[in-house]
Amino acid sequence: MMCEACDYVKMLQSHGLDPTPLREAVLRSVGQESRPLAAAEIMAAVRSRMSINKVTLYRILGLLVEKGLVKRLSAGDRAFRYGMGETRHHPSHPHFLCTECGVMECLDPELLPVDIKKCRGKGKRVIKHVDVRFEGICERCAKVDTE
Amino acid sequence: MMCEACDYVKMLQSHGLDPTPLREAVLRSVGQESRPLAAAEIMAAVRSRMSINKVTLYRILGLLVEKGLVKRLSAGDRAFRYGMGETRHHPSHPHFLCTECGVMECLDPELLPVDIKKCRGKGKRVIKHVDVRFEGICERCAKVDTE
DNA sequence: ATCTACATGCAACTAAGTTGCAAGCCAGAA
DNA sequence: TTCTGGCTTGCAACTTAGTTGCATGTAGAT
Repeated sequence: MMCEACDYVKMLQSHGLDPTPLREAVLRSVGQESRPLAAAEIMAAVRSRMSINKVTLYRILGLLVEKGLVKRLSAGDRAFRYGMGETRHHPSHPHFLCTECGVMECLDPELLPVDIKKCRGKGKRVIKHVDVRFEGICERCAKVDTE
Repeated sequence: MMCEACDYVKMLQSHGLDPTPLREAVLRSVGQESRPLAAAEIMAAVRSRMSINKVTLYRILGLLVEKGLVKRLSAGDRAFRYGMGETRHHPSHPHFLCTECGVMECLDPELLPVDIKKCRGKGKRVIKHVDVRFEGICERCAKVDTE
């Protein structure tokens, strides 16, 4: 979820994380995008401005996820996507995965059709959250296909 | 989805697949379970009765998925789960993943809260299907935790 | 000056799945 | 019968995404 208003340094500090250049760059890369990114995409984004090691990236992502600043999404393929965590400004929302090009997009939170409360309490299992993923062909791929 | 009524040999044949012993065993292993299985679980199930190679298993699973007999589900971790494909008797349904033990369970189709038709036509992307996954702690793990 | 904690990097490893190629088998053609 | 082509299976090597172990660097505390 794009967010120019976010102060990444403050976000890191308020979660007890030293705002190192790499952490800030990783969080910024995720925050500036309008869609969740795969680790490889984040790495490319960070590397366009500074040097970062694969392991460091994964460790930073792990930290950010642990603190809730970033959310790790399963994409239906074997690579996770990383998007901004939920806040007032970024409410929980479903995602769309293009099965042709693998790009994941965020959908309107209004589209999230699940009343999680209705689902809790059925049986004794504890439901923590729901993950709704639509799959199909994205606009770009659909256009290319019909050309 | 458990199904004692299914005739696995006929299912294979009606989809143009030679009903070899291994294919039948794989399909049966998936069909007899009440929850989607990871490839490693299917392999263990098949191997309890006959010998099968990893590659052969994945190839058979690939075939079954291609024919729609089996559905490949993303579990939120990096391993796919395989469950029976949708039919009249096995309608589309949401799943539950225990983040503690990794077991995936099938939920009541009634719980699938998405009206896929409402979502089509928004924008120009093509939506093929929805994947709804609840995450939390399963009954077994919840019980162990409170002991 | 040294000690400790944390941040980062490099190399090696892991898990899940895939690819390439060879061997076995069976049906139909010659 | 033998030969052929096509399918099914197996083995080894590879790939991708991510993880672990260990070494180095750097900053602040003692």
